[in-house]
Amino acid sequence: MKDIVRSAYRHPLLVGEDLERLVAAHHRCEVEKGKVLIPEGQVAGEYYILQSGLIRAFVHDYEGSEITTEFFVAGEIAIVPDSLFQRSPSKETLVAATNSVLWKISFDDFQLLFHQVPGFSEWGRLWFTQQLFAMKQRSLEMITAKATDRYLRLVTEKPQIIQHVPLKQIASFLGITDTSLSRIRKEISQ
Amino acid sequence: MKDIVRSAYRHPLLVGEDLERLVAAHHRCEVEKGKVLIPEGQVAGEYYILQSGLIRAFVHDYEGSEITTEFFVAGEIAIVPDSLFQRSPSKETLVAATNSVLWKISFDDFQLLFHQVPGFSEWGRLWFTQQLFAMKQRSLEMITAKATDRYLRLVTEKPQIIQHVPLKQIASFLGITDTSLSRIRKEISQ
DNA sequence: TTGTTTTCTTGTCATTTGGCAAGTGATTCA
DNA sequence: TGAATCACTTGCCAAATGACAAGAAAACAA
Repeated sequence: MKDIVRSAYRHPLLVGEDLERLVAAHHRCEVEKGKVLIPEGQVAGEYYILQSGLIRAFVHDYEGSEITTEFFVAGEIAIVPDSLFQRSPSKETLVAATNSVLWKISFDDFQLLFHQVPGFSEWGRLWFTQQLFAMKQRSLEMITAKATDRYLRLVTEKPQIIQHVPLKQIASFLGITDTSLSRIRKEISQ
Repeated sequence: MKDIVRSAYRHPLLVGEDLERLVAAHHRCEVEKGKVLIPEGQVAGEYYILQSGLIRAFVHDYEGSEITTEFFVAGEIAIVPDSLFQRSPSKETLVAATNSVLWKISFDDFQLLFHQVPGFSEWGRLWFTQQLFAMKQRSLEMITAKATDRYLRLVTEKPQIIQHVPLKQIASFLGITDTSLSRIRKEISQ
């Protein structure tokens, strides 16, 4: 039943007893579409492993309009790392884009386990490595790829998004206007 | 003398004996402009703390042309995290953009200390957090800011770069052509 | 169901940036 | 020193995208 949690912590050095201690620290919660998990300006006190549904992160630009910074899908960890680990007010808002089922762990529990469970810090290092790599790829793609290609890649990698999220939010994630995205879609469908 | 190394590991949980063990694992090396520290396709076996000079990271796009992905300046850690920590061939090349003085630590030494030195994993988590945040900022900037503003921010944050690096390399880092950057510079100077 | 709001599409025109090519200096190196 | 290469600038035109506005379609609420 907590398999989704277990598989989120998959790592060679993290097995048996140790892994189960981690898993046990997570608590199930269901949220409805629109529910704000972590609001802007607040210090994040937990992170979430997403079992089902879709979580969106966004910031506000200098004009006050929303820019989507991330979409979290099932199996991923919905988190605001800099707020959580630097204990600083979050610049991002985490909100449920659809009804979702999550497994929550508090920062305090995490912190305890990070020091006590062998292999956990190793797992964390790998998780960060992968996140950093993914984010570098994203920066690179914004530079090298056309908007059309960025959209197509999103569609193939996270098709769930297209079904459930308004075009405007997808567009801001891709770095274009909703008008442009609408035209791109038209172009593609021909 | 190794102050630059010490200050790179500044963290509340990393002091005294423990810190000195880390510092002792670093070895000084001098490199000339053009020296490749980590070539594409090879598994990174170390990382570097930069005392003076300038290190550039780049990848090749689908057409084979260089895209600068990062500039490392004095005090920063020149590293290819995914190659180092996943033991995978590097997609990036690390090259000295000017003559530089570095403090090198091997992956094996790092790995040993990561497990033995209390507080080191905590430091690492914070370092990753900051890196990830910076990279998110960069993605966001590529979306929201005009090329002119991206250039101006680079100039104020890392002015060393402009003096020492050819325009083409700066342009690819900013996601524009050298032609455009040349025009932007002209525009600014008026 | 009706009315209201949100979402999406489309048209027109402006702005940003790219592609290509020519030309000028500067640097390198044999 | 001369020839080659590299770095930068500039002009011209094309392509991609944005801004604004109107209207159609869909979702939502009373």
